[in-house]
Amino acid sequence: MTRSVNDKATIYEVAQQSGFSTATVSRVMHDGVGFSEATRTSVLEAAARLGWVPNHSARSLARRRTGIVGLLFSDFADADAEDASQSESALYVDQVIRGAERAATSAGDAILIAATRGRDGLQLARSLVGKVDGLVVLAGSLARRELEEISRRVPVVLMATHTAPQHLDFVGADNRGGSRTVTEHLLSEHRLRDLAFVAGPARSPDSKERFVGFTRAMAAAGLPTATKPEVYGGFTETGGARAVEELLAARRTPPRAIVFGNDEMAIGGLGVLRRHKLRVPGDVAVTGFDDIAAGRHTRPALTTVRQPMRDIGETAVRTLVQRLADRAAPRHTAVLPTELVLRASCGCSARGGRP
Amino acid sequence: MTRSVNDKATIYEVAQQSGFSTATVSRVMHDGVGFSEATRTSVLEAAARLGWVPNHSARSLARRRTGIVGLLFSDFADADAEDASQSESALYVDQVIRGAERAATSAGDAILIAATRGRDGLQLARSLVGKVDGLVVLAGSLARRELEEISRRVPVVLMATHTAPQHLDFVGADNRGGSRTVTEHLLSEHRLRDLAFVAGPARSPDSKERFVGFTRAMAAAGLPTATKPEVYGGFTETGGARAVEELLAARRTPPRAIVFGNDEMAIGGLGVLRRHKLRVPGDVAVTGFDDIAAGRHTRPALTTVRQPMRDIGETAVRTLVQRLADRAAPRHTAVLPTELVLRASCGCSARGGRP
DNA sequence: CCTGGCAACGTAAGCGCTTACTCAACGTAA
DNA sequence: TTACGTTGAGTAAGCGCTTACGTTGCCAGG
Repeated sequence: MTRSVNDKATIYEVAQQSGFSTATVSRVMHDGVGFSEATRTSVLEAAARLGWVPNHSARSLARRRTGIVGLLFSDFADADAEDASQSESALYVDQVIRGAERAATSAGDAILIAATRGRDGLQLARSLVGKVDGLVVLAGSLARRELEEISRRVPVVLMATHTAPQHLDFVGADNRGGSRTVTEHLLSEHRLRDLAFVAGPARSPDSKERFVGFTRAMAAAGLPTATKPEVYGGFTETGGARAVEELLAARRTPPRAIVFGNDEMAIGGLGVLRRHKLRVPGDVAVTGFDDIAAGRHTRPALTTVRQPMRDIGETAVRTLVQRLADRAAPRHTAVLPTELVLRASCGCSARGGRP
Repeated sequence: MTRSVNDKATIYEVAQQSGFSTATVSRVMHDGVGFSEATRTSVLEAAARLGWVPNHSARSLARRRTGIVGLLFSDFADADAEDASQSESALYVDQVIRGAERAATSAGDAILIAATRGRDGLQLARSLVGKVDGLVVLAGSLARRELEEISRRVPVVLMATHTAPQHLDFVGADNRGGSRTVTEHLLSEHRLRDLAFVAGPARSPDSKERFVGFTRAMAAAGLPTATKPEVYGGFTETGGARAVEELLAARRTPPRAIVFGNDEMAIGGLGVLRRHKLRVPGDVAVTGFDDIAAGRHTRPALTTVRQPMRDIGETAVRTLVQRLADRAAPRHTAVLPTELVLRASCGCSARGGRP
């Protein structure tokens, strides 16, 4: 078989040039056993001389394994206006992507990413299924029944949500614990009693978990708690602002502290409090959740709870890799710890040390 | 050929079930010509019944095209300390990733991402080469000679740097123009004369370009300019702070405005100015570059220049897709316009409208 | 009635690897 | 000496698609 110089070399050329069979070439390239040192050298030299890079498709086909994992998420930014590309909520996913990339690369796999936008989720997921060995799916990017279909074809690990088919591997953050911790901090370190909670979307599992953490801390301190959040802010800045307005309108005196379901709402709330001439943390202490970058630059800087999104991404991919290695293993779930980040808005010293 | 239920269906089963040949099945799935409507329906039904998803590796092998493009970048965050995962510089890449993902998905391709960390760049790139049809490489992730090798095997488009092999497609932002525009704004709208420039790393092409834009604007206004930046801040927050200290130490009166090479340095500088009791923008106007999220929350909010990183990512992938379609086409380069973002730090009204 | 053209398929040869099976040669133990 | 295990390789059958060629049947034109 002759080839023009432009064609990429194949294992056959390498075999011929080195004087061995394709089987030996293949073994040298991967296994590392079943041949002598001299053979290895000779094969490697031939490969280098020809500039041969094994064709991944052929390899995958023969091995029935692609060495690629997929990450499916939803691109919120696109749903919004143009400049929403700067939206903070985006950061969330970006960290996950980074973590996933890292874990995949270090496992010797490559990672494919794809964002669902609106209605094409299933379509997209289907097209991925053929390309990857397994899929990490971020909460919200696929409906439950779509998940069922996809997970029947390929191993799936769910990320950041509990509302999922019970049989799938899962990785998430300890929303409840984080929320409880920050509430306890307000309660015991700062001796505050009259606390309010601003929830995210009513149906968000994360928001629910955070509310539960809040109520648990309150109850443990012997304080009365409602069964439902007082106000909802939809996890957005403007929603947070609106929620605080409602809160202030509904009470004769403002609460001594507001635990926000996330940072964006807290930032929105901060503006409203300022407009109402309420000092933070003097009159009202404020905490957020997520530790987005902007929270470090607000005045006062925002006390918050950091979710290890990057770790979550990493852990998710690692979990997937393990699953790929042993499809029969028991379901694996990981709830990663969150971290309390103390800054000024709760009443701690401005430069963020522990109190 | 019998198969257990667990095995994934192949085109052969679909062919058999539908009563047609594999060629027809293949045609129905992709081409859309050369068969009747009844045939299509029957094939599609069989495929659905079997839950068949075409094996991507086999397809790629036969077509000699993977339908996957790669994005190679360097993960700065990992080079730093642990908590650098929150580093602003990261955002840069994230936007690019998003844009690239979007363009790839909309072109019907999938996108593979990989981050070089330290020395393994070439290794990683090589492993990608076999998996993708083409590669988008972000500035700094590969050395020049590594680029040469890789681009010999697979089409490459360079992103965000000019210091590249001249024959490769290129996509970047108009650093020079953006810098010139923001300088001109200071000059003509705010009537400031005594401007200083804080550069990034001395060897950064971006920093150089921005300095050139600055000097061009100065020269056009008939003001004296140095051939080299007065001070360097390495594109970091602490570097920016240090640079401002130097600047103030070197002059008897502070400049009326400081044009920072990027936002991070500007944010660092803001702190130093405050410590020196200098009002921004009253005493010293300040501008940045990049429009990172944090810049919106500083006090005063930071006037800056937005780089369309997302567009750059999108354009890069689109360029690659075109290149793939026509390898002989002339080299394509795109320099995307930057956008002046006016906020309070330059002296414009606090709520960021045009002056 | 014959011929040519076209639409609608079918045949089967790859695509470039991996790997189960073989096999030869060479000890080594009995 | 014989039987047998090891080591270092080669053979060739896939892996599941795509697609260049054929083939068949049908219809219009001559």
